[in-house]
Amino acid sequence: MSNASMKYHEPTVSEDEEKRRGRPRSETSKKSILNAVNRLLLRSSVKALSIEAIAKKAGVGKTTIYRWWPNKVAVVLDALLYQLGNTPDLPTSSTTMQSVKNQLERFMRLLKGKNGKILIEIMAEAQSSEETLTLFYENFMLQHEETLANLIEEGKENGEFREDISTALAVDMIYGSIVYRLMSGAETLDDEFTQNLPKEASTILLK
Amino acid sequence: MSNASMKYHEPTVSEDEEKRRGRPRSETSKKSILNAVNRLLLRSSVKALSIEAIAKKAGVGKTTIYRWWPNKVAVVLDALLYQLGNTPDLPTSSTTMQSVKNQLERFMRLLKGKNGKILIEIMAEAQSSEETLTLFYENFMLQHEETLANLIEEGKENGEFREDISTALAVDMIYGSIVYRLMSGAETLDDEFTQNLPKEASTILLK
Amino acid sequence: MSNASMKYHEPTVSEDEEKRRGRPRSETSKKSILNAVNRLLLRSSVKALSIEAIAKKAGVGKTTIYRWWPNKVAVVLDALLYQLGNTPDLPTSSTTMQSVKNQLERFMRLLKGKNGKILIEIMAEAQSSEETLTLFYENFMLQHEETLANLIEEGKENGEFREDISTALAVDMIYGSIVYRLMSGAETLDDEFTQNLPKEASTILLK
Amino acid sequence: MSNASMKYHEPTVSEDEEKRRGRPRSETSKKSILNAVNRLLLRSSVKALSIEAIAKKAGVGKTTIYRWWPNKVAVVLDALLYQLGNTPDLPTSSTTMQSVKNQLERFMRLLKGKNGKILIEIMAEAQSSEETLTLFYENFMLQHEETLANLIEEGKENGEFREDISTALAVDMIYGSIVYRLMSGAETLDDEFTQNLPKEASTILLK
DNA sequence: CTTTAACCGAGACGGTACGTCGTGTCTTAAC
DNA sequence: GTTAAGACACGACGTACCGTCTCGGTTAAAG
Repeated sequence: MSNASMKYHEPTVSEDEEKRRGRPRSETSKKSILNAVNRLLLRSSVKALSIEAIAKKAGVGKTTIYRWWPNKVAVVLDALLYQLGNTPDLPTSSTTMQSVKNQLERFMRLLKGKNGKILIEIMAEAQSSEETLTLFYENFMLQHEETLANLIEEGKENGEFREDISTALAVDMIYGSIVYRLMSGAETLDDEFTQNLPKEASTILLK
Repeated sequence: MSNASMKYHEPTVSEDEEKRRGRPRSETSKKSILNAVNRLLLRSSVKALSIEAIAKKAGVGKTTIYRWWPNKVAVVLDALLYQLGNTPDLPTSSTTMQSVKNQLERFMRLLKGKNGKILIEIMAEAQSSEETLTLFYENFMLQHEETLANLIEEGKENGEFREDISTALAVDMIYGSIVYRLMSGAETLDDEFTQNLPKEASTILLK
Repeated sequence: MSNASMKYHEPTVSEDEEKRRGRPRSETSKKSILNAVNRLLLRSSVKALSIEAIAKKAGVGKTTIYRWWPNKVAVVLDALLYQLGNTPDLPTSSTTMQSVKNQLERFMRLLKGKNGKILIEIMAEAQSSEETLTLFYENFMLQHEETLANLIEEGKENGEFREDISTALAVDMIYGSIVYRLMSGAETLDDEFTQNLPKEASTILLK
Repeated sequence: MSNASMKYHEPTVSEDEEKRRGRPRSETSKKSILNAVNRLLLRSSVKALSIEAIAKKAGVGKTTIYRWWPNKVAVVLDALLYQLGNTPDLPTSSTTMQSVKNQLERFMRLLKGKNGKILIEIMAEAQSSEETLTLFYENFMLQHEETLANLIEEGKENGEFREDISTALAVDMIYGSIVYRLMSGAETLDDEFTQNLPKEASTILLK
């Protein structure tokens, strides 16, 4: 795994420092919870999903869910990441621009179909509190932003990209256009969009 | 009024065709509802806001709210538009690019401060159903999108703008960057963003 | 009309003394209200019946109902009396005991079928306030009680009945047994009951 | 306990057959609900009583009430029985007639004061549906009816009572007169009634 | 091999809000 | 000046979930 890390269901690494006493956390329960969420999301919106429904579907006590995740957004985000699975790191390309395009295509492929919708619903739900918003960013969006930002900085340094552009703004425009398009009611990203965005990214970035 | 039209609280114009029977809708109630929402939003998120709380604050029955608006998003959106009030149409500028910049600045000024946060929360809440999403778009976002899209088309036709760019994508990138920035947890649009976006818009659009 | 008098729907007789100004009270409305109630009661309990439903079914404003009757019990009671219609006074019989039996049979015949159920529901609804209880008694039950009480007193005086019995208690036992039976869930008064009650009344009353 | 059994607040005895899982029912909540009802009934009619008011007064969630009782009638009936408490079985008397009189006095003492009014209001409320009516009968009225009916049968068998009378009708006349008197608006059963009824019962029953 | 600690399922708990229904009052235009 | 239509403030309904709690019952490491 690389970009799509999973904070909650691959929990704190540092639990080996002292062997925990008592019954260990049940890996089976975790998986059945995440699977339940994914199955329920096929027929339900994130908003309509309830912790109680998840618990019932997973055959698990509500307490077990609350013990591992602070709220619905956190579970659903983890379930999405769990379903997306490990995405290999991208190979470095000949030009930085090509790397950027690869990164964009990879991101958009991630959100093809139902997943894009779910991601956007998670992002929307996350708006309700500072805490969940941070959770969403640190566990998902930030890594994509950083990867792209690093590439842009790299391109600026090696003279491939214009230097008079704000890296942050470029990132906002690129990811923003994807998010905004999905939020506008588009069921999914159509081919026209998928092809045009990388082209337009060139216009912004290249000298 | 131009852009910020208000669907619900300036109701159907065509009510003159048949004189309405029964007690007419109370304008006082409408206003106290919208005012209540705006007052409550000073201390509460849209998510945390409840129809019951609005009714209580406004000194109004819940039924009265449900009679006029289908759901919370609709009331809150109307309350925002009511608070924003009438925004005059922009004067035409010397160049189309200048018109675009004016439009952007006007939009961003609209969302300065608390309003941006509220708008984004409305947009987030609207994601939960197709119906509310449509409501949000048709009553707010669409008019801004169309204004910008028309300007871009105009620029393409008069030779000021590049023709190899998708108008839709350009709109997505510009409004998307604003929305995305606000959704990232930024309390408000800072000066750097406000100044950089129009510049970058030029890069995308101009030949 | 004799026993089953109708207080509300045969209103003030003296409306002819001065020509009333404005639109006259609509006799049609009264009748359509009472008919609506009777039609609705075929498929609904008194409890489930609402003033709003009556108004709608009758094609009448709620205000009209409230102007004529103080509450639901009053309308329904009137509707029942209206449906029962005029019951002729009974002919005097050879013996007082026979008169009592005639009176009982007449009362029980009145309550055969759906009407008994409705009467009992009205009586039940009337329990909720002193006001409606009085209304029910004065407009329905009292006259039956008085008729019976007078007969018993007559029987005592002419030496036919025992004198050591409380007239009030006898009335309570006789009408009470009917009411109580109907309140126990019996759909209607069965033949056994209808035949046994007069016989038992004899036992109580005769020397 | 004998006659005044309590279905709901002395729940199923046979819960030992399978050890109950989950958090056990809170006895405290039960009691505070029943107490709340009794306190509220001092100042309110059964009709005017609302589940919401009970929940608030008892410091309990509405769900807790709905979990244990199907409707208002059921709670109020239980509260009445709870307040009446355990009534010892009556000692057998020398004659069956004396047993009947004891039973009647015991029943009428039960309904002295506010309790009679409440009982009648419950009975009235119960009329609104078959379900609540059954509830009322099976949890209260039936046991009194059966006790009396058994005594009457006993009296018939041992030659003390007349055999040409319908037991069911006798029961209806006796309990009916009490219920009917209370329904007529009498605040309570006065001494005259309380003394006359057993005497008249003798007339009906004895040879 | 018993204790102890943390987990688990089940599900009851006090709450909040939902969207609906009915109440009795009011305010219009129509007749 | 009454009527129908219907909007109004209000209060309660019964339901759905929330996040917390309290049970009996595992499951392991520590004593």
